[in-house]
Amino acid sequence: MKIATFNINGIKARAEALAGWLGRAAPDVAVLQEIKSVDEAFPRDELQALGYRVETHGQKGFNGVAILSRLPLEDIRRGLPGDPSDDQARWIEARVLGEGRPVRVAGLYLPNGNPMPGPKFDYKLAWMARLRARAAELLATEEAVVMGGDYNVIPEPVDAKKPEAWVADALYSPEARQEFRRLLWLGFTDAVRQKMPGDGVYTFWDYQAGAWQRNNGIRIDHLLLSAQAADRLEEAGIDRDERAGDKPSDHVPVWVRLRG
DNA sequence: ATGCCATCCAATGGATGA
Repeated sequence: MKIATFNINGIKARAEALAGWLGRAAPDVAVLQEIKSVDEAFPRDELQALGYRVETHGQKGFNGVAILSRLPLEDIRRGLPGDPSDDQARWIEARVLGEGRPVRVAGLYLPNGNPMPGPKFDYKLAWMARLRARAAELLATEEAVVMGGDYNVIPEPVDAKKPEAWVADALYSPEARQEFRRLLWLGFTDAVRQKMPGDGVYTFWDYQAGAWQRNNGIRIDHLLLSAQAADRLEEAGIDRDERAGDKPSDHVPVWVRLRG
């Protein structure tokens, strides 16, 4: 089962690039972030024509997440638990029924948190605490769990071309990095780091200042696997060529292939 | 780097992003 995450930075602007990538990469499941669309405006029919079931959790203008799946889905849940007053669309999850054992797939768009300090940074840390609580619940189910998405966290210096440029940024803040490590301490495996050790492994390049041409990237899109999923981890990859296409997102797809 | 570019909503600019 191939499971991918892709921050598409707007479904209206990315419909063609997304369809092209789905054709080339052929993921069984793709979680999308920053669809920047309400559910009613999401191009459901076009994606269904490509063979995908479509589940969205959108909002007007910003944020918004979705799950595309060629495999049946059940127990679909929208919104990260823990704060009924939070109306930002950043979390969706479902159980994917494959040929073998099912996989619980969650798609997340973690808050950016800038500027720091400030209310947006506080929201990021509070959201990460809620994420940790939900992650612990998912582990307790003893299902294979894959939490994929734009975490907006640069975990380690090796995950940035120029880590010194990020020291005052919420993506690289000690607090956010500690919260990310806490997810690992719960027992999750960072699939890309597991399969692609070393430097130069990035998932985002800014549109500005020739960041792509200079390979001035950062690794902020992650796939975290429970032990039951990590045991089945066959391969992980980053489709960095998508950044060089026409009208690209500033993020590229990241994926894992699980046995069974 | 002080948002250099990009997207969306709405309206001839503002908010947001990382």
